[in-house]
Amino acid sequence: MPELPEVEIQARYLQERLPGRQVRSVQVGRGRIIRPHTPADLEAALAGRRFQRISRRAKHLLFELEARPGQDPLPAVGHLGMTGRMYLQEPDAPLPRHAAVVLELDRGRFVFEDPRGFGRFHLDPGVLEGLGPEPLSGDFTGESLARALAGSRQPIKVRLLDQAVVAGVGNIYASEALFRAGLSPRRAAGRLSRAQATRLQAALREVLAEAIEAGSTLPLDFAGGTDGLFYYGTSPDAPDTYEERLQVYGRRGQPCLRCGTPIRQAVQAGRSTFWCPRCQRG
DNA sequence: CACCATGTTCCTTG
DNA sequence: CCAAGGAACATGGT
Repeated sequence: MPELPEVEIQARYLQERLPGRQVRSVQVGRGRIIRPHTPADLEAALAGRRFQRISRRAKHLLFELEARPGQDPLPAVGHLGMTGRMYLQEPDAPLPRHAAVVLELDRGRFVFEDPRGFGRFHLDPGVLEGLGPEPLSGDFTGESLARALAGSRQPIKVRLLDQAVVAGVGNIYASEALFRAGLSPRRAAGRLSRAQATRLQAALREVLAEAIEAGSTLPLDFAGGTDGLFYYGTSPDAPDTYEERLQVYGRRGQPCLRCGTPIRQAVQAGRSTFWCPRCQRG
């Protein structure tokens, strides 16, 4: 599962390779990924168009496709779900087992691989409505976060997963940001002080920005490996693996890297939360 | 075999 | 109205 940083790395990878390339045909290996479209729909809409800019909004990938004579430019939207990945292949390369959507291009192909099939690839930018501010933009401030949390009695960890509060935060970075801010994941969201909301806002921004930074220094290997966090494989130049960068996520029972207290794990809203009971008493 | 998993949506229950 | 819990989607790793 890609969260915001992984999707950002994915968007940069595609932006460097896809613009200018033309779609020849569309193959769909798993129908539900392209709902509500049919393979024929999708091909009719895409065939003959060239990709323009690829960008990211929250955990969505946005693909701009050039206008045709008499038609507007077309926005396509992708979501990686838990296990999706997108990459370009040479014309004669073998397709992966779980090729959900394949776009044959003027040269080579675009592959959306997704073993679990929770991802999406469709033509409805309406899914972007209602998203909260981008956490790395100027729209995301202590004030805007405090406003989004006001009145809520939900645990702050659960609240952070609501994409209307902050767009792009997922289960890993929610725990990481709360650790950095020294806040208990169980704290009622609406009861954070203004100073705590500001601290959490800064922590979210830092945690996400650092993850993008770390990911952008690693070699990309989308076609290899099977882990959903594929872009964070080890490499000679990157002794720092994904797990090693995380302070609390996945570290139940292991000593807090700041104070040595064993990290705790609990389930909130059906998702695992990790925290240090000593460092996060706020 | 059992249990876990980066996401999201829907349904039921209190 | 709100919150919480569970299930669903489907596959793979440990």
